[in-house]
Amino acid sequence: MKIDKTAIISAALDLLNEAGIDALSTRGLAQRLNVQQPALYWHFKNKQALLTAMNAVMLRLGHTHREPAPGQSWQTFIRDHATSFRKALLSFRDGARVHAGAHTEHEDIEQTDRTLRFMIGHGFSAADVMNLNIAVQRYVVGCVLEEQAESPSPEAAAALDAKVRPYPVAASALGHYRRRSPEQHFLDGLDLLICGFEARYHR
Amino acid sequence: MKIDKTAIISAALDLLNEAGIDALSTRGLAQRLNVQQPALYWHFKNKQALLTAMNAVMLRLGHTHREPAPGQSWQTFIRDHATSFRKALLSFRDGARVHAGAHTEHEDIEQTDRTLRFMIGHGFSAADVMNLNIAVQRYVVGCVLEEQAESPSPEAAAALDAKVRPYPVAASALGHYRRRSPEQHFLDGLDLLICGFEARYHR
DNA sequence: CGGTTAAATTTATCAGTGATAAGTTACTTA
DNA sequence: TAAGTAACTTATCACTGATAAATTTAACCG
Repeated sequence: MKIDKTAIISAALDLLNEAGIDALSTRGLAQRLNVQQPALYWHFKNKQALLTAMNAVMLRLGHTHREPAPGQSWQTFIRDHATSFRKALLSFRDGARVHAGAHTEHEDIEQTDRTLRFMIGHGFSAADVMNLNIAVQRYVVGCVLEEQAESPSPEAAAALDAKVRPYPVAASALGHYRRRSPEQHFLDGLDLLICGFEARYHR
Repeated sequence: MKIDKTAIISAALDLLNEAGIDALSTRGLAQRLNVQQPALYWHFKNKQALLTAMNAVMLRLGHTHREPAPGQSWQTFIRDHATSFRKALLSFRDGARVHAGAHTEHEDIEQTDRTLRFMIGHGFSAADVMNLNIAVQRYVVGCVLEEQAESPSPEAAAALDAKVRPYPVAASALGHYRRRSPEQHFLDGLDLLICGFEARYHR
């Protein structure tokens, strides 16, 4: 059997989906590729390098909405961009942990430059847009990390319910939280960032 | 030697600071406590349970500003609260990874209820305040995770610089990013959330 | 004090991990 | 066809979290 980097990465992403990042071992991966485990080390210096490559492919596949569509408002662009990033992280099991554990490869600078100029065209400074981008990116990672974490056991949830019962305000807030989907929560918080950016920096 | 839960947690946090979470092994911890490794398993069901306990202590020690001071504006309270949470995660090496890997124990409900009522007193609904809290918490985790990740090598930074040179806008944004401290970036993004909350939900 | 019981810890071991060194096959190119 | 390098295998290392079973330690009670 002969393998190459892309085949390894693709198999690794499959295995990630089936087993999760904690069970993503070089041996399991090698077996799936019909190869002995040390063979992987010819293609990748270590597991971290593999993880970095997996992250890059994950983003390339899933994070598609990277530049503003014609006529799109800046608010919609930021929202779509963030939503696309989130979708990419969600598209693989433990995607956020893969991303957090990977070294960031240099993205497409040309594209970054274009979107910066797009935002500048709407009356913002490069520095302010940078602030927004950083904030949004960290917010997205925090959200998906939480969303992909194992949810509390039913008993734990019930225990929290019982604990909160004597406090009607907290109980109502908890109810609200439980009622809404992760995506709704994500979009709610994202809107705060966008709305705050508009209020603080526009013009 | 005899040990108890609190001694284990305290030693584990010391070891965490010295070695980082990747080198936080049950054997290293046992050695530090002058005990054999399986002894720990009498006190904690597994390593995850230990991590959860470490997270709880870390937050209890560092996350001190949990309720509004008298006369404090709601904006200042939210900012101080988030800053206190960030400080707690930063107070131990890899604190954000510990937090992300831990199961959340139920916080002090009474306190949560008080702060909810504080915000409601300023004209917000429980549901909206919950949205803000969730967004802020996830933002903070995302920020500290990034801040505690190993920074790129000087060569990688130089390579990025070279790549960005032909794009003056992107170069200026990158320069801005490099110039500011993690704390400044954190506060900038936090202000977006607060400002957005004010613009969207107040009254 | 002695004896019983439960708590706390040790010894021994397991199955699995990432990684490296050294040897071997397979493919390319001169 | 011979040389050389790319790709992989075998063998092994040091280490990980975890469990079972034997053993010590401490507490309690008559």
